[in-house]
Amino acid sequence: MARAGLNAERLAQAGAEMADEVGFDKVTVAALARQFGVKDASLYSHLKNSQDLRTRIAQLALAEMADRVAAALAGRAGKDALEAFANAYRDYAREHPGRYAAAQTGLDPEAAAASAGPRHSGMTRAILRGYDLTEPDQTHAVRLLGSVFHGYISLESGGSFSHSEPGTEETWSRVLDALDALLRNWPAP
Amino acid sequence: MARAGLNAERLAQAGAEMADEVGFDKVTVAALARQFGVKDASLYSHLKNSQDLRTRIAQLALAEMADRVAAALAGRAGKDALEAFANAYRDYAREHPGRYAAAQTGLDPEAAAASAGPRHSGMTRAILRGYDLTEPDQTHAVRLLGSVFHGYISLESGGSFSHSEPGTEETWSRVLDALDALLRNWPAP
DNA sequence: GCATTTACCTAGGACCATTAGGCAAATACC
DNA sequence: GGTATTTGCCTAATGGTCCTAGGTAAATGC
Repeated sequence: MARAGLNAERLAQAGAEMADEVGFDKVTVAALARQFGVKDASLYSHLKNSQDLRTRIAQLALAEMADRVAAALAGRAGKDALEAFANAYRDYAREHPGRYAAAQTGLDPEAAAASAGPRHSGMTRAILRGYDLTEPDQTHAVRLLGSVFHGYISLESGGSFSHSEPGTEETWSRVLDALDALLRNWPAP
Repeated sequence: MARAGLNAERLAQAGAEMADEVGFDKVTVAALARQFGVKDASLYSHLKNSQDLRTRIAQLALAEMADRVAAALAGRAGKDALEAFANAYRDYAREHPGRYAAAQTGLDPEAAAASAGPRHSGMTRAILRGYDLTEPDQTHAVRLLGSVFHGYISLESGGSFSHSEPGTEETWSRVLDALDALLRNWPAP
């Protein structure tokens, strides 16, 4: 019998595509096997279990996001960098909603965070070099930026902003203005 | 055969408690039936399907949160109100992680948002009365606050902040300082 | 006290996750 | 190139979840 040539990476890749098309929660070992014309049980040669699949998709998404953000950040500083950074995340989430969802929910706590987590916080810190913040305020600001972007993207994609005026593009741009102003004028304790 | 006296509200309540104890994703029609000593199929007299259960738990959580926030907000204004508002959400999420997760992910888009959604955004607007913002900046600020709080709570509970110094209490307090400063000094376009 | 409603049951189908054990294709080694 | 090993995929089977259809007994209405 001919072999399908599967391996963990191809499965994660296919799972990521499936997540974007039909939703991360619909990505199942059975569905993936079906797509490759193979029996469910066969995938367990490559995956520990279904959580392993989810974790791999999450890691793939985190790495892709980090790559995009790094590219967007190159050669920029200050507000320019802030916008590029924020837009990179937001655009990724819109283009790849399933992957983005995977990155949020698909983690066995440490494994996923350990991989690309430091890259993300490192890049957030890089942005802050354009502003005049020293520790521990820098850490506070890193956490604030992470919260705003993650929160905004998640609320926006959940439709929380779509039932009222003005449009979300305008808000997004004004939120970036506000964050820039805040970072330039970070309050003393 | 004796009847168990079930109804949709009791099921949602029990589901909410179960969510806090073992995680929202573990709340299943089967598990709930087991807890009441009843067959799975019996619950379908009270629930349309399993999504219906999740939606009801989400609505219960949203309503409880709105009640708490309303109580916390009573008689406060300005930064005092901002802190009370933010802490009410954060404390709720910590005390009821399963319910909080339900409120985020347990929505068929419109149904859940339609119910308590307006109450939440109304209260966010109430906070801003202590600051000098007019439309459309008020809406932008409502969305920013929602994003920060939701994002912070979700990252914090996911452990994103727990692997570095300083502690998250300090950051939380400094983030509230920063938001207060930002709202008092909202940048013009 | 009877008719109606309704809360629960049994039975069963569809899908998913996972394990055990087998066989044939690929690969490694001489 | 032939043999030994590994490994990719199989069948078979178990058990969990969701959900529908159709029945029966308890509660309720009159």
